[in-house]
Amino acid sequence: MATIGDVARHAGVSRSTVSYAISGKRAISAETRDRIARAIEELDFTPNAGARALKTAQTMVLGLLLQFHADEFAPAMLQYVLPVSEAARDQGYDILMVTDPNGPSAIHRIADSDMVDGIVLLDVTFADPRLAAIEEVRKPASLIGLPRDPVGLDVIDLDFGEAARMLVDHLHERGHREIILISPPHHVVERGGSYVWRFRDGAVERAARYGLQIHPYYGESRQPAITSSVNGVLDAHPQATALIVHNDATVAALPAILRDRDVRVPDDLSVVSLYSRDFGEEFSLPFTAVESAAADLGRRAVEQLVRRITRSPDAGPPVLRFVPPVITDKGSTR
Amino acid sequence: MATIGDVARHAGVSRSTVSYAISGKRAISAETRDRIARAIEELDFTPNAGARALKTAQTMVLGLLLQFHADEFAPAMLQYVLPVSEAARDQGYDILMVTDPNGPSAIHRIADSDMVDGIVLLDVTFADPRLAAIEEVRKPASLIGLPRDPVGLDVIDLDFGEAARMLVDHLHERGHREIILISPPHHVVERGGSYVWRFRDGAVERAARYGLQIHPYYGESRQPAITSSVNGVLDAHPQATALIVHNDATVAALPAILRDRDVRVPDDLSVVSLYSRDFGEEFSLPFTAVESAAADLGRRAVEQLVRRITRSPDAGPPVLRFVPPVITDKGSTR
DNA sequence: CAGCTCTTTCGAACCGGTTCGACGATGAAG
DNA sequence: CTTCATCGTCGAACCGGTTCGAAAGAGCTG
Repeated sequence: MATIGDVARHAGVSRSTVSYAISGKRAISAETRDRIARAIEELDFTPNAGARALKTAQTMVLGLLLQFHADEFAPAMLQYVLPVSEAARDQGYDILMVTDPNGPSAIHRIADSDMVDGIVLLDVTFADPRLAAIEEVRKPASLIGLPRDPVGLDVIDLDFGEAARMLVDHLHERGHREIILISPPHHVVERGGSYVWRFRDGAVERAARYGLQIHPYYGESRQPAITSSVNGVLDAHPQATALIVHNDATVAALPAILRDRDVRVPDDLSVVSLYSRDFGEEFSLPFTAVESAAADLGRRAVEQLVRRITRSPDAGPPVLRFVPPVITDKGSTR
Repeated sequence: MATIGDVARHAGVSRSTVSYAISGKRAISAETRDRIARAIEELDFTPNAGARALKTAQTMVLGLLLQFHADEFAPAMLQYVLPVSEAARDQGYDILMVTDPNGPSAIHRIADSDMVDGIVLLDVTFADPRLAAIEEVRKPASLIGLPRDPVGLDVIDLDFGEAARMLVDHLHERGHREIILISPPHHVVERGGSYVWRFRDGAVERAARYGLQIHPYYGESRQPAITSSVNGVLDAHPQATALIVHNDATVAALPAILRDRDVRVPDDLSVVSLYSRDFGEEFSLPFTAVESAAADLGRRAVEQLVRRITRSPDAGPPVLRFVPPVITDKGSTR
């Protein structure tokens, strides 16, 4: 690979002149600029990232931390990966993706060695051990998911409580008096996924306000447990006229389950749900739902992170941004 | 962040001594080694990755190139991401994940600037434009997916032709005489996904050898097109007694479709398939299948790549490795 | 005790960029 | 015709590691 010195020699100027010609930080005569441009072209020169990072203390790389949970319905977390990566590229950054199950040590590894300028934390839990590590390494970070204490970091998440309230409202307006709620599997709560109870509490509280009966359950993540659990729940509440599903695996399996029971939607049962837009499209889900947009969250997280890194004045104080839910009516209620 | 100079001063030695103490490339007395270790501990020193890369010409980072196709059933490619990342970590490497739709330019960007030591190319097509770029940048690379001309690179892929032959054998042994084959959507062929016709040709050729009738079709990737297309195909061949499905989206939707038609498996129809193990588990697919293991492919690709990078003697000449298919009998045939 | 080897450590150079201060040439102002 | 900016360029220092050659000191040999 050609170095900046090769270019300089080839163009008959000094290394600093080449550097300035590239960065434009000082005026260079049009003539030499052309000569340098030609030399760069001919030698196929690309600046060495390590050397540049060394001097400028900027790597133009963002860390993306994700953790996998074996028991999980897979597409969930990966939906953020692509949008985050694309948003980063738009801002001139690359993505160092880390899946190390030991999050805190991974954070130290990539941050202490200055491999990244900032970090995106995916699927942040209520008491996430990674937050302490983020504080220690003193790097800008953006969190997707709500922790108990954001320790002064930027957080973005869907407003799950509001989403639940909107869905209950939707059912209440249509006169439903008894509702079943299926949440994510219980182990997600144990892991600290606050969205489970944020949604659940929102729904229960709003139902109580209207005097609606609501039966909250934790769902399953794999077949055939899903089918038997849904069947069990429906059998237990024959009077219920509506179902709220906050569980990707269950909602994907639901059309088949209901067909087998000969339950028509919305005639026999109204169904509303919460899932991400991509997910709904992939499975062509026919349910009225709050469609969260992973792409939107991911992009915003990256943009805010870059503002922090560049100390942009419009970064403002640490933001806790709840994305307002949007309900899409697909006619699965009445 | 503390530098190696800080550590040296703190321990009362020179920078080079600290470096040797860390790398172990020269003997250092036990006493000073301890002193240095303590200084490192106290100052919380981690070597700067950029500086190290600059001198050693090694970044300990692998590039992972993937491209997304909007029309795709999402989980497919992402299944490789986690295994690749974990295998890399096991070998001491991190992953720079690039989703740039312009693959060749992305390759130049990360390779020419020496951000990575090697590159894993995912979902390589028959005439993949990224291969030319890989050749130009002269970096070790591992391909997952079979190109027409591997230009001397290491390739790993499932042996799709053999998989098809095994499945046809399986049906032939059980006396089936008329078979339907559903391949991936046709646009995958147009994109150059060689596995489509490698599988298809394998199946057709083997069926011909036995004198079986086989009806090959291209499937769909999204509902409701999947359902109507499968129904159409089944209607068109009422005599067919077996179905081979090489299409994730279709196989996921198949249980519901068959139930609606009141077709029992295997009594009325035998079904065999090809999908990845994780995928099958996620959807609890009840079909006898060749289960490909994305985790296995990803890991092997990384290991071979690292052997290339380190010029390990057991890297050998460029390998074209076809992973032999394994059939898992789930009783969906008779 | 001179001469040699071995061990341990140091200083300097280097990797490939960026950036600061200075310097010569040019043109405008006084 | 000085004087003084301004412009364009250069040389040197620096970022934070690694590595080579050499030096200092200890121990051994003859």
